[in-house]
Amino acid sequence: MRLSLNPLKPTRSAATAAASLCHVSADPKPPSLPPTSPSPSPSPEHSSSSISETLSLLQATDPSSWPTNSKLQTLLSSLSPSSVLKITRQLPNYRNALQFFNHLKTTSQSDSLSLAFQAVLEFAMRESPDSPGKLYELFVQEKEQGTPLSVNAGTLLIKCLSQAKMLDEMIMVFDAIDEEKLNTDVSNLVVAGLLKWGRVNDALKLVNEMLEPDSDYPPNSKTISILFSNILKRNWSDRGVTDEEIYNLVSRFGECGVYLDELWSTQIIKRFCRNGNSDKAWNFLHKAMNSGSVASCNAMLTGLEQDRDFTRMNFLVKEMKEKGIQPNVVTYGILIKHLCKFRRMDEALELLEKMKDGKLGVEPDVVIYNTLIDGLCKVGRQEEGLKLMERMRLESKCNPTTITYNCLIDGFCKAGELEKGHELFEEMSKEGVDVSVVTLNTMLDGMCRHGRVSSAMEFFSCMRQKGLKGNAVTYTILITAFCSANNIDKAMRLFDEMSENGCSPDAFVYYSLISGLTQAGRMDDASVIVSKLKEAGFGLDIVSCNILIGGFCRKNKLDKVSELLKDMEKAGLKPDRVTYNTLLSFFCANGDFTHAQKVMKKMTDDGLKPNVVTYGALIQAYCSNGKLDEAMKIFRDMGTSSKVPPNTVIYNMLIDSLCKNDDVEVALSLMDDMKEKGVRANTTTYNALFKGLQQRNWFEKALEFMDQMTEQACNPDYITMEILTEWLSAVGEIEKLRKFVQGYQVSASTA
DNA sequence: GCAAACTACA
Repeated sequence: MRLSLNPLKPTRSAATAAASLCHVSADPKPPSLPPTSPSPSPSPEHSSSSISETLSLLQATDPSSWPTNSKLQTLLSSLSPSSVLKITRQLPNYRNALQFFNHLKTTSQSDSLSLAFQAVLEFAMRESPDSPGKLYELFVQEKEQGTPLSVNAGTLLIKCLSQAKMLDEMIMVFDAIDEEKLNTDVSNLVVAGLLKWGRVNDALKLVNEMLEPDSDYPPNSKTISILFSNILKRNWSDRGVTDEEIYNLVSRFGECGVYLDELWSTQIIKRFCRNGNSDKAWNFLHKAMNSGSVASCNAMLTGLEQDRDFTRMNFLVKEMKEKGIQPNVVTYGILIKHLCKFRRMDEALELLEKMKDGKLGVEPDVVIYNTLIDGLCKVGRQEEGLKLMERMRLESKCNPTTITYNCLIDGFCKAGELEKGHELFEEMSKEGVDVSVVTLNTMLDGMCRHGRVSSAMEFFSCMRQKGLKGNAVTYTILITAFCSANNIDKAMRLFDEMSENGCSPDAFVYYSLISGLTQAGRMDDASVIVSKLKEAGFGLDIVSCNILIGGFCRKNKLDKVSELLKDMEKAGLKPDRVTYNTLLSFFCANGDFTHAQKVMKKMTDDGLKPNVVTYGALIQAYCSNGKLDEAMKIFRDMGTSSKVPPNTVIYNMLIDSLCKNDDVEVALSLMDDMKEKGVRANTTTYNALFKGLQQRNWFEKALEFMDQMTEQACNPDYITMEILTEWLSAVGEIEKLRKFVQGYQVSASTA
């Protein structure tokens, strides 16, 4: 270990030595010298000659004769403290330096002593770098004898002790430095040392001292980056540094004119958003930061998007424009992703065109294209996605990547076009695009969803022969598929197999198996897997408990449910939103409003906000009890005051009830609403609607929706076919049905 | 700081 803090080289002149002494610590304090500080020698020539004279005298005589050597005494008394420092440094070794230092103790003033001691420490570190303990002993000894500690000596010791994790000793040294001489750099070192070893509270205490208004060692940019790189890099949220504290700290630094750099500011915004404190992130961006950067604005936009705070998103984009913060490709990526998420594909594509026209000053990159292709596929416009892949090649010289192909394969497979998915898969190898495990999983999932579980197994083993191994997701897909095909044994076998193949199951693999077993009503087997999950070190976790509770509810075994809830309480496992939603759904489905209300109350008492599933359970309850008005009231409330936008399932329940109630007009208006809000209708939606239309015999309307289904790549299932076959053959329009079917094959799993 | 597969409850 060689300490780098040694800017003073023995060969430099006294004047520069003294000057650099002040600069050793780039102190924000002006380098004015307090009365006790060494002052530079007035005449360098004179001093350097007396330095060399003293040095030769010291080396020519025996240390025991020094006290009686009058020439030496005269020389020493004429020397400035910085000259003493130079002399000590130029002695041959630690032993000599220590001897000289001990001699000085009998004659010299404290400033010289302090600097000589610094040189002794420098020697000690060079010669026996592994014994910080010894150095500390030396320090204690000198402290007892009243030798003042120079800032530089203290700095050396602090560095050394910090490395050796001798933190209490480090603090002792820090405290021993004269308050007036303390500077920001020394304090920073101590803060860094404390943080390095996890003494967050002590570090924060010191930082708070630094932040005091009249502090002699105010924080600088180094302080803030040391502090935040440690707080943010490691996960210390559970060690007492809360978002609140972080926010207050940054504000106080800001009051001192010290700001975080872009990188850490962005990290803080991300952290606040991740912890659900986007308000704090917003305030931070607008108050505590010197100026927003593109990166921090992008992080904020991501957070707002996840929070569905679109008002602020728009506001921020506007603000960026006003402040002259140029959006970059990532900004547009976030905005396009947002539009895709809400199925506003045409607006998203418009943005792409603007980028390509050069109107925005940013060219689309491969991520932008992939986002759009994925978006198109997710709304069933996979053919357009395919065309966009061609365009990215030709018009933007962007080569499709594994992700591009994965998105397209997923699109075609989910739409039931498994052959096209295969074709694209083959094309990847031809184009030299790597196949990844995600590609494999996407293919497998597509096949499984369409009832081709055995083809999926074949494909999997074929890929394995080619050296592509599956991961936990692969097994989750297959196990889920076998469970829903009621082949629990095969699912169990796969579960055992995966460990044999060197793939350790993650929690989700367990969940899919536990879920499959509960769906099959095999609650005892499910409990066995839960204990296996615990053995595997995942602990009794809330997800498996929720799955089991759901299973017991389905079997109407409320005693088992309350038993499980008691176990959870004993284990300190708190029910979460899913737990409450499961219970709520159970009571609602049984028309037990008294208990449902109790669950709702307990949920809000626990500080859990209702989500779309919660509202769904309530709406379902009202619908099945013929209280459609109440259901609609909740529905409207969701969109406005509660910021929980209804999803497809919610619309389906309402449309189904409305149609059954012969309120087809309102059901149709909900269909428009869905389109407007970007909620995609699925097969269940259309089935409910077709039933309603059939009652009214609104044939033309039905044809319209059949076309819409085709357009949106929404597969009819056997229920659709039953309704339409009966209706259309009755009105002699079987030809229309044939055309409709040609657009889509009824998926193998449901047919 | 933006993109892909799986993920319990209505």
